[in-house]
Amino acid sequence: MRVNPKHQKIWTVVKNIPKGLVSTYGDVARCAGFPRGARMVGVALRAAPDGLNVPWYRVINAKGQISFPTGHEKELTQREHLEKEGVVFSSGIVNLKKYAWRVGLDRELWQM
DNA sequence: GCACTGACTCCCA
DNA sequence: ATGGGAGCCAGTG
Repeated sequence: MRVNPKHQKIWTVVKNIPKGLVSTYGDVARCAGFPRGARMVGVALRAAPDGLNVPWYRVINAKGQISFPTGHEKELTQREHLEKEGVVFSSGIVNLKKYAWRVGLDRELWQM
């Protein structure tokens, strides 16, 4: 299947998350035009090649936590990246009130 | 083509 | 506030 157009759309949205902020799977899915595609975002990010420079680590779940078991290699990498960009973890949890990326989720900025 | 699984979320006890 | 269960959408066997 090579590359899914839906995945590319999601990657585009993720690439637009500003440095130092984070977003959730649900929000990214909404922005990409998939109101109930939270899980698809996970699939898309997993399939994202490194060459695309997709900041997948800026995407966390709705609870403000990393969707990997604590101590897992991926989880560590993700936390590293975020902390380096200024995102503060409190007991493994990010304060979404402060760091969640907000754009007009009503308007479809990414419709192409 | 059916059934299971998962980098999710929402609702309710 | 926390935990368990159902709903959703794609990918994989």
